[in-house]
Amino acid sequence: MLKYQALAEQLRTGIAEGRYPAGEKLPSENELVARCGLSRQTVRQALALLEQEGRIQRRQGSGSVVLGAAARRLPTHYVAIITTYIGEYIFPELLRGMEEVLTQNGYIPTLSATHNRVDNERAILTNLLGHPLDGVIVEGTKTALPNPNAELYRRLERLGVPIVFINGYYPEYKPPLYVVADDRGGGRQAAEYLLQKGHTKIAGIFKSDDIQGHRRYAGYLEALGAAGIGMADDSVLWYTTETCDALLKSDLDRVLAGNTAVICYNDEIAVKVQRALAAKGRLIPTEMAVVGFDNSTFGDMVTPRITSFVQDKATEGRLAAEKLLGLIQGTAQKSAVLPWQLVEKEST
Amino acid sequence: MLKYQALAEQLRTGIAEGRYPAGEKLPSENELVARCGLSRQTVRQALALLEQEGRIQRRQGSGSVVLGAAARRLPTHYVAIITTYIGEYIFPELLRGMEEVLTQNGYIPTLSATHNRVDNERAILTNLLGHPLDGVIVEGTKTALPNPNAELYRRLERLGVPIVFINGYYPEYKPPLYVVADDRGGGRQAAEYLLQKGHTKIAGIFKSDDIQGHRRYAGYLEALGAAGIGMADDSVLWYTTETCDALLKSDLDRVLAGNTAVICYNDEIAVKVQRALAAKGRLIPTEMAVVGFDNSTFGDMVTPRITSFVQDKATEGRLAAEKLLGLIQGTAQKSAVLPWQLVEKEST
DNA sequence: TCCGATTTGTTCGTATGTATG
DNA sequence: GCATACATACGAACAAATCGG
Repeated sequence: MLKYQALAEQLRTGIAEGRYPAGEKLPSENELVARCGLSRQTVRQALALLEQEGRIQRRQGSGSVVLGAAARRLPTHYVAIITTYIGEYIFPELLRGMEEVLTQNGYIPTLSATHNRVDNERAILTNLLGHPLDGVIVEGTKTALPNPNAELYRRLERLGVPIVFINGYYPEYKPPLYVVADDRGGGRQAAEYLLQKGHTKIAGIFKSDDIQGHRRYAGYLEALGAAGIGMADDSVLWYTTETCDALLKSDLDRVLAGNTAVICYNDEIAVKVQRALAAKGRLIPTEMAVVGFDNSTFGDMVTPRITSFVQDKATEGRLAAEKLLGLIQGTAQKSAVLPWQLVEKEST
Repeated sequence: MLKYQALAEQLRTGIAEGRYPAGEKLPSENELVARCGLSRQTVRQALALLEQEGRIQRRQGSGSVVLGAAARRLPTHYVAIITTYIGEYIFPELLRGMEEVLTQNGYIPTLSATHNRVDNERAILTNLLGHPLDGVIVEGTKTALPNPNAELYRRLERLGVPIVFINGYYPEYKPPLYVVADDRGGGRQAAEYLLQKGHTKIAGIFKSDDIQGHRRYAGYLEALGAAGIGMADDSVLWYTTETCDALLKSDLDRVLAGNTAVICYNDEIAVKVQRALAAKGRLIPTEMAVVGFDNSTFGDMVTPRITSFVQDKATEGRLAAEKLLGLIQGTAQKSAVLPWQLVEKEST
């Protein structure tokens, strides 16, 4: 630990524990120099850090005063939630669960959406860094790709802000805590289910920019391998947030050719696949079985309704919020990996 | 002008004029020391300032690179959205519409929920006042009651932040702009619809703390009066966010007694009324017709499904967002009052 | 793979300017 | 006016990361 960071930390805890009450002055720079045996530069660096964090206000000729919660714009506890979307698909459910727990505990969550774009994520994170908050729940953006915002997450952590990742997290970044789906297991379950139904030629459509897609693909491979069935690269379609519709139009036929079933990354994709098949007069499930994930309302609004794997997103949200509150209160927390449940419908 | 500020300014204009293009490295600290005749400490102070402003990125062992406009946070492209709820009922739809328009125009919305509590609203507004933003879309909290946060809204306006109210606004506060439902018309339509169905004894359940409730009640009175039917105070139940469930338990029977139809403030209430009636073995719609508002999924999940008045909430959200963007760009905007559409189902 | 030059990060010391009470 | 406090500025040294040879 660097000296100026050590001093800053010492002063932070002093403020937190009331040794330096809000409104009171901190010891003067020279006094800290004498007391801690540091140079004035180092002491000033620590104070500059605290000022940037909004914990103190330095005034020339007067001293450095400790700011209270009110002055720190923390009239109540603030928590930021960052997800890819807000009002669509499964996200309202997820948010409802988080909101429920947080508001019941006196916290006020603020939500932002990245639309799975790292530039949006960057803008949101820099905004968060501007004012102090108690915790962050974040769904990583493009978690399968190197993340240019890792440094911002680290800065948040250095500021002492606990972070809980949901759905996915960055492999290169050591996350403090995460609540994710058992995506590998889900991919395996989906493939095993279709194998057990007698299918041996199973295509897959996966998302390449999110780690969830990689994991579901890994599980799908695992199940095929365990059944002694090799996989053909031609039977897997990788798409990204941006290239989804174009790829489905151009490559779907090639990928499905020769297969009798397809595992789709989620219900949104499954619905698009089903519509494309219907447009060509292909029968579901007799000619092509379709499986999705999330068991969303999307999948119930088409006929036949789509067999899907489901998790209780509200519960997942509650769990993530509870873990964040635990971190804020300083109790150790363990990451969670949540299983999927099969909901069998008419598409298989 | 202080030396470090002068150097920072010199470098800023250098970046702006392209002498130090984005992506390129700035001269090293030692080179600036030699060139400007300053100490390294002073040079570092200037660079620290530029880094804090997001103009450069310093990297140990490498140098200081100039960040492009893409990497640099735009001055303020932030918009705050405040609603009562986020992940429930009709709100995901509403938020989806607003988000769609805002993100398409390069804005990043931040969402907060008040849960219809003025203390939460106060906390959120004071937080907003702390950091700059371009605009606010807000659903007022307890809009039928005197609002203790009116001063905060005025302060926001004095800061030049445009505000768009949705769903309801404070009568005592002159709102710059609002997008609301035609609640008076909706109440009248509901009563007229039931009158035309032959009902003459029509009860009403309204929300007393939101202005929407008052307006729907006014429309209901208007229709009864126009039909030459007086109203009985006993046939109207007023509830608040906090007292809803208790009042439905204690007073519902009294209010419905002698009536053959009931207009409910929204589908959420209508569902509760319907469940209470079913529990007593009362038949719907033969013994009691039920009408709600919002045409939410709630109302479709009970049998008989609830006849309801609907608006396209996503469109309402888009409209509010477009008006806010108009205000931000300085073009004059007019408030909007949106009509309701009847969706007839089996509860009438 | 290692080394060395370069560059920024950290820390010490010292002196002077300027605002506050 | 005076003591005290923070702000600015200079000089020096070593540490840590980066990059090219």
